[in-house]
Amino acid sequence: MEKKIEEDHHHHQQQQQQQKEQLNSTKNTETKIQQQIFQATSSSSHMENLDTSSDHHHNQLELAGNNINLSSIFDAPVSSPFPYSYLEDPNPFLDFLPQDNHQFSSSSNSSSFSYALPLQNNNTNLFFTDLPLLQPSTTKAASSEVVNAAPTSPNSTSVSSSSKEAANDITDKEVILKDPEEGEQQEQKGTKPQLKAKKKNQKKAREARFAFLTRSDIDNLDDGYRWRKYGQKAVKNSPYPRSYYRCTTVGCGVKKRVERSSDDPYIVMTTYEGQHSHPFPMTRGHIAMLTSPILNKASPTSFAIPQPHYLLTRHHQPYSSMYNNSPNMTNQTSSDGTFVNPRSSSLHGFSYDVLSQAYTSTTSAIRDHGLLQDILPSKIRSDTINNRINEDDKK
DNA sequence: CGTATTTGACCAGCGC
DNA sequence: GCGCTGGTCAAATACG
Repeated sequence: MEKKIEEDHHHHQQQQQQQKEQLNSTKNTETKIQQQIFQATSSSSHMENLDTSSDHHHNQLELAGNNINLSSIFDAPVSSPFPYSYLEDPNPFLDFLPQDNHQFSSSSNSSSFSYALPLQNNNTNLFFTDLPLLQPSTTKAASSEVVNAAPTSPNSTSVSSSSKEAANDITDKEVILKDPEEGEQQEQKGTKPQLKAKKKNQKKAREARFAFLTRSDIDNLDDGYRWRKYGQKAVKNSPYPRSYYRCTTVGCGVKKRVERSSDDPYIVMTTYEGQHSHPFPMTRGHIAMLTSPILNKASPTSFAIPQPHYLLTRHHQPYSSMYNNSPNMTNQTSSDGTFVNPRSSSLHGFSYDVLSQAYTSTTSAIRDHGLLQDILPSKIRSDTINNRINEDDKK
C-alpha cells in the first residue's frame, strides 16, 4: 500500500515535471485559456450535474436543486485570511488591473487579467490569482527576507462568523472568531495524551478556513508570511500531493494547505486556516514598495526596486473571481456578468467587506469543505480542461 | 550548526 | 469493529 503511494508520488512528481514543461510551452496562450476558464464558470448551467468527491471527509458539497453552494467550502469565516499584502496593502493588487469603468476585463497585452464572475446562489469568494512561472527557489529566497517589522495586523478586523461545528449544531449561530486557543496549543506540545486532548479541542473549535485559488506553477506561494512545512499527504483522486504548512511565528497557529487541482495542474488551491496572531512580517522591500509612487498604475514588470517576490511577480493579482451573491455585491455586477469593483480599486476596504459579507451570509450552509475537489466543482474543472484542450486544438 | 524539509508513523473521524 | 482517509507529529535528512 505504502509502496503504491510512493510509486504514485514518484509518478506524480514526474507528471508535475512534465506539466511544468508544458507550462512553459503554453505560456503564451494562457491569457486566452484563462479567459475561457472563467467564461465556463460564469454560466450557471455549468453548476449543474456536479459530481461530488469520493473523499468521504470532504464530499459534502451541497447541492440545493441544481445550485451548488460554493460557499460551503468554508468551514467558517475568518478574519482577514489574507496576509497583509492582500488586505492591507494601500496599493492593492486591484490597482494593477484594468480599471476602465471599474470593471475587470481581460488584458490584451498581458497575461495578467482578471475576471470576477458572480455565480447564482453562491456566496463564496473564490479568489483567483494569475501567477508567473517561476522557480520555487525564487519564492523561497523572497520569503527569507521577511522580517518582523510590521505595522498593522491583519487580525485587527474582527469578523462575525460561524464555524463548521457551530453550523452543524446550531444553524445560523454566529460566533466571533478569535484565536485564544493558539497559545494554549503551543504550550500543550508534549505528551501524547496532551496531543490527543489538543486534537479534540481542535476538532471542537476548528479554525476558520479560507480557500484561495491561484494560477501558478509554484506550490507554496509567497504570501509574505513565513511557513514551515509539517506534512504532505497524497490526495485521493488527485495526482498531486497536499502540503501542510504552519506559520513559523511563535504562538501563531495559522495553517495552510496547498494542493493542485487534479484536473488543472495550473491551479493551486491554498487553504488558510485560522488567524495570524501577529503583525504581518513586512520586508524591507515592502517598505520600499509602500513608498513607491510607481505602484499604483505602473506595470508590474516595470518594478525596479527591491520588493517582495510575490509583488514583483504579480503573485497577488487575482482573477478576482468573487462568487458572491450578497446584496452588496449584486448591484456591483454588470449586466454582462463582468464584475464591477465595488470599492473602486480600494482593496483595503474591498476585501474586508467582501470577506465579511460572504462569511456572514453563509452561516447556515457552512460545511467542512475547503479542499480542491470541493471548491472546484467537477463540471467546472472538466470545462477548464476541455477549454484547454480546445485551445490546444486551435493551435 | 541552525533551520527547513521530508517522510513514515500515528491518531481521529467517518462510513460501512 | 474495521478499513479508509485526512491531519499531524517527530526523527531523519537536506540545505545554506
